[in-house]
Amino acid sequence: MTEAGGGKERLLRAAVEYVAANGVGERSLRQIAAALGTSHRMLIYHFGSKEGLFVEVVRAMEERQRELLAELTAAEDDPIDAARRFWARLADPALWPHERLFFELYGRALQGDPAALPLLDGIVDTWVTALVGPLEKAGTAPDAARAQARLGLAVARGLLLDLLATGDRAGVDAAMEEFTRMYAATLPPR
Amino acid sequence: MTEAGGGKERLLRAAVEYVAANGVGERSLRQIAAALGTSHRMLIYHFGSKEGLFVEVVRAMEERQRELLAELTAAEDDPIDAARRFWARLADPALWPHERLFFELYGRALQGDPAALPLLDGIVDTWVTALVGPLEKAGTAPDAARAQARLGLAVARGLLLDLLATGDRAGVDAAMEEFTRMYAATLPPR
DNA sequence: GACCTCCTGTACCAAATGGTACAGCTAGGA
DNA sequence: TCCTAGCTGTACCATTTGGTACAGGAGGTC
Repeated sequence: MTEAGGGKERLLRAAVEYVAANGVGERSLRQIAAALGTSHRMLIYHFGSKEGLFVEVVRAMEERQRELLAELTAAEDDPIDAARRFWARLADPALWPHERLFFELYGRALQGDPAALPLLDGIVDTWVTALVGPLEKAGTAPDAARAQARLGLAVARGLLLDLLATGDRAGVDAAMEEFTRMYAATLPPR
Repeated sequence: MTEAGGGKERLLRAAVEYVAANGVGERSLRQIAAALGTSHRMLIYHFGSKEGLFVEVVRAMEERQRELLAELTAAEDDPIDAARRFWARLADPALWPHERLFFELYGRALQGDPAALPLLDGIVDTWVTALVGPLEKAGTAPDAARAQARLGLAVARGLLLDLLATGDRAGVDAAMEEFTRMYAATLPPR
């Protein structure tokens, strides 16, 4: 679990992993360092300060978000199929630790934590912009597409919050199914 | 802003207010006490420990949630009107500080913070149960009603996350409008 | 007055924190 | 071989942390 120190990049990746699994809440530099098989001295050396490390963790989280977005919007065909695959990927338990970290950092950022704040940048708009494309291609008017994209993002995040708290995959899946059903019903018949 | 010490209840209320405004993140007992016009000695006296204070803050937050729920489900008639009023109340900027606190605590609880953990208890189910009633009364089948209630809750929380991050009231309102529109379209014509 | 309970200020503590100073290591280029 | 650059361990620092000991004070009851 430690996999020893060396290399800022490796250290950062390990730090993100640790923090995703244990929370960023009360952990001290020393605790994190110990879990990573290093000394807190090394973290200071590489990241300058605790805040510095935290900032990089947030940056890594942003990057993860971008990668996830890219992955999810790769194949853009029928919006409903896309939404289903989208959700299936998001709800994968393998992603839970990072999603928990995402929401923890989101919460801190909302409270103005300067290190977490950058995470909020484009946290909605980036996704909405990416989602609008397929919707418009399916024949939705631009302004309606924006509203629907925003709604879809909210549904995904809201149901993710639900899932992470309850673990009730079936219940959450049913709710998502209800959403796609509702959405399909409002489309003009093909 | 201080309004002086005295009375556990008053202290707790003030603590919640302070923590809603400043985040629970890195605040020490001494900082909180100073902002409340007391000494950290008093907080220890009344709440036993920092953890104890934190637990009570979370409890107060739960209570706030229940009150809000009761307030919102008081008049249960047409689900769509209810949803609209529901949302108008939730999106009120006056509630933002407490909602930010809610999401910060939610995030901490997801990461296993023992003091915040109780918040997760019934954090979905309580609301779903309350929302199912009006839906069934409007003629929705029980299992569909549960899924729709869960979906509605997710939409509310997801859009709230959006609103708190972006502040874009109009955009978020449009998304909510889209949701009610979609929902209305799936209802059998009356 | 004596007593009791609830509250509050002062002073203090050991422990842990983030951060620094400094010396030494290894590797590679000249 | 010498030198430089990047890395790492040891030891240390001042400060802050949560928590405690203790000595009162205010107010009521007998």
